[in-house]
Amino acid sequence: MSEINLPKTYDPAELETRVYSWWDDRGYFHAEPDEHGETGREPFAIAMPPPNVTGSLHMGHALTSTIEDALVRHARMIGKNAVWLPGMDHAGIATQNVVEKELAKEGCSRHDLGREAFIARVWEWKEEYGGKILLQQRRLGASADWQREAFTFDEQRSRAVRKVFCDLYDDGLIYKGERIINWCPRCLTALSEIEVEHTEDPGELAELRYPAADGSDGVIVATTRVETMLGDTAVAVHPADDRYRQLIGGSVVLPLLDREIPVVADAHVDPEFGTGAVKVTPAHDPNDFEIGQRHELDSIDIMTDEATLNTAAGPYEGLDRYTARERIKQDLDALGLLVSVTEREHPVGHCSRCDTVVEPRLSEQWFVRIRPLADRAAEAVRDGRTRFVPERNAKGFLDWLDNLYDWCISRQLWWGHRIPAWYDADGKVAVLREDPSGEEVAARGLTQDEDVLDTWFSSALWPFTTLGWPDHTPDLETWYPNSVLETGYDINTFWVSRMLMMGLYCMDDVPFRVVFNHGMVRDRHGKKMSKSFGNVIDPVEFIEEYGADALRFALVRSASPGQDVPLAEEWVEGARRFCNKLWNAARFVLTDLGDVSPDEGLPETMELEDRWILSRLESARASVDAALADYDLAAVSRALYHFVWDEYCDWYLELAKLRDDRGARRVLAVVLDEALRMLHPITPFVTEELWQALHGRPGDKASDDGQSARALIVEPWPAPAPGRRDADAEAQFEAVREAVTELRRFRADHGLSPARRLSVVAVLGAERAAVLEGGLDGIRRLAGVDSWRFDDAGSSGPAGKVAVTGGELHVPLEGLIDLDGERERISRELEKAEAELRRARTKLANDSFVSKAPEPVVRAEREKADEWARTIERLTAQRVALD
RNA sequence: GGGCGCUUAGCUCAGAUGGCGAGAGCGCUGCCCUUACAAGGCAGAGGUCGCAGGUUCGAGCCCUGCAGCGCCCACCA
Repeated sequence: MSEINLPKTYDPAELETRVYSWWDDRGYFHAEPDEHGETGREPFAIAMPPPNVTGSLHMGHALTSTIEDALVRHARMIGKNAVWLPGMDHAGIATQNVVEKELAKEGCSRHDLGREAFIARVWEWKEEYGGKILLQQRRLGASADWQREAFTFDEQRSRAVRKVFCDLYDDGLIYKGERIINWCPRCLTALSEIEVEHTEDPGELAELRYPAADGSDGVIVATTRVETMLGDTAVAVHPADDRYRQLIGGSVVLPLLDREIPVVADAHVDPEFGTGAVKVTPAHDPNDFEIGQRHELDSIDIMTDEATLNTAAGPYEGLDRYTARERIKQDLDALGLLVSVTEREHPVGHCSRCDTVVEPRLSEQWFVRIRPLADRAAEAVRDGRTRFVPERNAKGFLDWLDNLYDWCISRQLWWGHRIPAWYDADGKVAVLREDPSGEEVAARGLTQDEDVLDTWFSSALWPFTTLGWPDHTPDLETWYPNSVLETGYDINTFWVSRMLMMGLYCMDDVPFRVVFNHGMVRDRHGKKMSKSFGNVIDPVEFIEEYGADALRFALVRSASPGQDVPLAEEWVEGARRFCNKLWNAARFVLTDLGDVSPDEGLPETMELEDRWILSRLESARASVDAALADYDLAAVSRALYHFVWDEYCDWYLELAKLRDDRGARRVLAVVLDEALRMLHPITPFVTEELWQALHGRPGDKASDDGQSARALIVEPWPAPAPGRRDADAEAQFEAVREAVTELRRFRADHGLSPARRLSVVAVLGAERAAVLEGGLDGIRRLAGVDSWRFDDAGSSGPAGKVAVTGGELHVPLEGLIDLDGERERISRELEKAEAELRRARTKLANDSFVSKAPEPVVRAEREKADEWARTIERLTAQRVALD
């Protein structure tokens, strides 16, 4: 037994930090561009979805990073020039909110500081606290090219944003206009519709009577937002609605404000809904705004930025919108104009940042004319230049693209890319590629637009700005389009769509060839993790307790593409057990290895179990490659888990213990080596450590003297080896396995202790005997058999009988077993066998089965039937023998 | 209101092109500290594959309908 440099216990915490810095120091994460393809290596690039600077690692990030890291590591090992581009998002609203909260603690607001000082303060905060999440990514094992770290708000990315804004403006794809937008009265900014979350909230539908101008009954309208009636400038009915025909062109009186408003006919009104008459508030409802446009109605904004009522609301000025709602209902009721109030759930928009109910509101904002951009994006998905994994996600994405509104990109915030538009003294707008000089500003009385851009505007450029755009860099030449964009399906609309649009616009090519969607991490019962449920689990805690490898394995293990990923502590614990198993298996191999190196390759002559394990290895390798092609890391991990634990450890290792030949050691080493390679993308740390040990490297990487020129992280991926497929060895080994299992079961059924050795008389016939012959040593060891002979006459004395394919094994018993129990067991088996035989015979008696089913299927069924018949015969004989 | 997904063992999930004598992990039961690993080994119990029809020689898998759960999207006041 040789000395090995692996500690007895698997200690992920120590190992992971050490191995990570070793990789990092040696620069394995860094990739060099290859713009002219001189290296002949296929480029591979993934841009990391930039986490918010304010963020800290949650399970969603952990899943994202694990999957992307696994893809990048695999790409590296199959010889691609792989780069993973990391960075962070300045995250406009989110970050501004965080710093504003800080200020609030100090008792001041951003307005006390002023714009410039506030922004300086946010930068300070960013330098000090931001980016914690990237450190946490390292603990997870992320092999990102940190030298290329980008920030959506740094100098270079800002230049890119400026250029895109100006280009779009010059192309007529950005405009400023007055539209209904979603306004957050707490964040005090416009939001795009995508930043609004709709929930079904309890509410009410109120019916109000608007009397006619001549004092007659007028019309009854329905609304869920009573207070907006103060901004009504018309009532609309369907043009073909007979009930209201005589009112069209006339007017009604808006109660409380006594404003006379026209009744207009508009086909958008659904006569079937409610009373068929609609109040029209162009300043506070998108539909009404359109009706207003068609009929040239006034728009009356009745609210302040904080969603209290303004002077237009007359006597209600100064009230909060909900207070006003109640007050107005009371007042209308007093006038006899409140017809009814019915409780009713209805969809309400909430700010995705702070959950405040948003107010649809008429406002002057900057917009991206989305149609031309969205059409190109949709086309790229339809013609397959970018494909989705899983494919089904493309449909929803396309539906969404086909029904887009113009994108509101201006935000009334301070933290973000300021809109490069200046107004002169006359209010004339100029969008400028360079900031105007001081003289110019003074001479023309220029002032810059106060607004900043939606944070998604800059992240939309991520796949090429991370590569240096707008400069023409070798990076860009090498890695654009990116290979894969990996993200949760929840931000396909926010982010993926915009990257596609901007990529096609700026680069004239898709930003990535594949959109790979993972699911959401959920708790053990598939419930969403949320603070209010109290079921949030912190990945960093798990990393500390179980190791990053275990967390990665647990996450990936249920991460089928697009499927949600349930996670619980026991799952991670189970994954660590797997790492531990691997650790111990490697320790055993290392102690056994002597001077054998995995580089020696396979021996020329091999035993049955050698050929079997190699055949199984090849089969695992094929499954893993197939799963990787489908981005199905769950299948990858399953295949490897099963191979390592159930085949390599449980069978091959146990058999190898019997042997002291060099051949067994060489097989042991080669199989371990390849298994470690294939596991590396998922559990990088433990595999690197074990692989180094296997290749005789010093255990202490910290004191690495450079003599080790190799590292698993950049070792080649196992190549297909169809020659290792060995159906005969598999079949033969299966027989061995069956004999061992059956004998073990016999032992367990009869309560025979493992220490008790057995004698076996095998009644098998020459053919089956020959099959088992090669595995006899194994059977002896694994089933605790002392003596074994083949004898068709069977055992002479009383014996237990164990069914195996092609015959039975007799175990002389010396009268120590429970006869009744044995009879019962045989009866149970008989029943099962008889049922199976009936099933098979019915099938075979069916002419259409025999004539129509493929010949091998029919033959297999016949063989099954014969076998069950023999089993029944044997069991019957056994039962008789016991009496 | 539209679209999508899910429904298989107590729990969480696998089950290419229909051939299943339905699997895994965890949990459970029994035996075992067998010199890689008790974070382990061996053996076992546990399933009318949501329901109803249909196609087929054959359906967990395909078709139709229904039910339940979940998600995304949505300007019916």
